[in-house]
Amino acid sequence: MALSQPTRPLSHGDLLARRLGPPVPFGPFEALLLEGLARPARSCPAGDEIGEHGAPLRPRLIRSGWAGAVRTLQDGRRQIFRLLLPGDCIGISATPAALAVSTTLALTPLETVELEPVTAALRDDPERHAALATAFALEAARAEAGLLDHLMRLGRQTALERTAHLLLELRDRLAAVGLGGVTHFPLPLTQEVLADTLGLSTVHMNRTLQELRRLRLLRLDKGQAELLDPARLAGIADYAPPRVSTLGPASSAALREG
Amino acid sequence: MALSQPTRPLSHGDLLARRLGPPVPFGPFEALLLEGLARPARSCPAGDEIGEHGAPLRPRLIRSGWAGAVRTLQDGRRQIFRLLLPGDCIGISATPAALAVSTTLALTPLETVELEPVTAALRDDPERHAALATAFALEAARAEAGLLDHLMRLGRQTALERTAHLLLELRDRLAAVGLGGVTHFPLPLTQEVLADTLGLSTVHMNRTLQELRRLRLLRLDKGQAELLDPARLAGIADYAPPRVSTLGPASSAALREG
DNA sequence: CGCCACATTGATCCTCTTCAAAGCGTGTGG
DNA sequence: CCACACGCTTTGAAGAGGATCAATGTGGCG
Repeated sequence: MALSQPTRPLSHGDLLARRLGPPVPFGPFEALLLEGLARPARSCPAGDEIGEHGAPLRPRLIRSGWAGAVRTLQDGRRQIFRLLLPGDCIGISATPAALAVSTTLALTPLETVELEPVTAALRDDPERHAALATAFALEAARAEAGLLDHLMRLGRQTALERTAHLLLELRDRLAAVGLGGVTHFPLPLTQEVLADTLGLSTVHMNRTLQELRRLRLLRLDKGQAELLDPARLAGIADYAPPRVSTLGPASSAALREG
Repeated sequence: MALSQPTRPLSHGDLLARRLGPPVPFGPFEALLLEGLARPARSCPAGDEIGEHGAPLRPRLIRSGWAGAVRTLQDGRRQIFRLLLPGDCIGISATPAALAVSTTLALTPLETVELEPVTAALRDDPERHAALATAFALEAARAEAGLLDHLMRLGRQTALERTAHLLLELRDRLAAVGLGGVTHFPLPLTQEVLADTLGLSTVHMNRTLQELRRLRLLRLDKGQAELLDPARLAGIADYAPPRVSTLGPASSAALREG
């Protein structure tokens, strides 16, 4: 089946390349990656905060596990801004020594790899690592587009629509790094976390998932999600799959050739 | 009074400098600004779309008037992601030839200035315009922080809280370019636009504004807003004024000295 | 004067929240 | 092997916050 959740098929560098690579051809910079990323991943348990709101950013790659960018109101209400999946980067910023605008919370046991050497190289010799810089910039653009999708969900969609939309987004983002296929993917989150992502109460999150099951659109089992009718789900969610890149056709072609 | 809404006191360059400048000392790059921005502003009426979702980005400065970054669902539900005020920039991106992830809609009559020459200069000789690059990067970070604030509003705050929070944000952003003071500022938006920003129905937006008036927190008159008790409003909204910058203290100091 | 966009109001409905309790699965210690 | 605790899911009932529908007011402007 397409339920490919490889134990550890990709090296750190391969994971990053797969995640950032497609539209931009990596060459001289692969070496840099391998050099900087050969070190072992660092682990932390679920619930750990790695990087707090207001603290200096530290660039990291998520090697395995899920995290969330989160902020909490005085009275405890919590909002997750973005779910962070294997292959996602945290703390990359064009501003030197920037401060985190949200807390990063491990939602499952997490393995991360320091990207400091990579960003340092980028800072020291931007010319030489232009492709890398472009890849990171592209990634930032994708992240921003993701935030806008999320705003659309929270501002204008119903609980059912939001949930369908998020499931499709997660499917596509996971597929991009080889985790899961068109219908199956890992979903190791509690309903409380999903609720905090989608701006719902836990109770209503539960009932919304039930509704999706009742409609024969979704199956959940042991941290795995199965989309039984992705097309219908996309209809409900008004979901558009992510563009291949945020580059225009012209420059995209130019990059492929360059 | 602090109700300073100058007719046209600032040059294009001064407006930009005031908006981007504070933490980063502008020097050699002012010249560039003035060179590139001497040209007259271009006007368009309210309702015009300048830059559509999916079209190539074009860098612009809002000289006067308000715009919104917006996206619409198939069925017409609309979400405004970010209100764009005088001094705000549109279409700045680290990726060359990026595509817009949202449509920019003029909410009032609008005057804009092309920033193409500025971004071109940045692209051609990044070394020489490092301060400018930093300023734009900082600005991008601020914009992202603003998106997270907005997500918090839409995901976890009530109509009253959202409205209070947005009003305070607008006050501070306007004050940063000399429009309005601690209690007064221009607010040339219809309730429908506010509703589409805050993820509410027009009717409920109306009632929420009434509630704020009833609580003696807000007065609206002729496109001007008056906050009658900013502190209490901040309490309701759980509002934290924006940090001076997103730079850490160390690098912030370094920049001031450099 | 009459039009038009915008603001306001009333009534009703429904989505979602809240509170409280009960299932369920898994791991732990006795 | 059972008892128990703990985290997560599920269920019920009640209520609030907002949406929706349909008018009515109001002010600026040709």
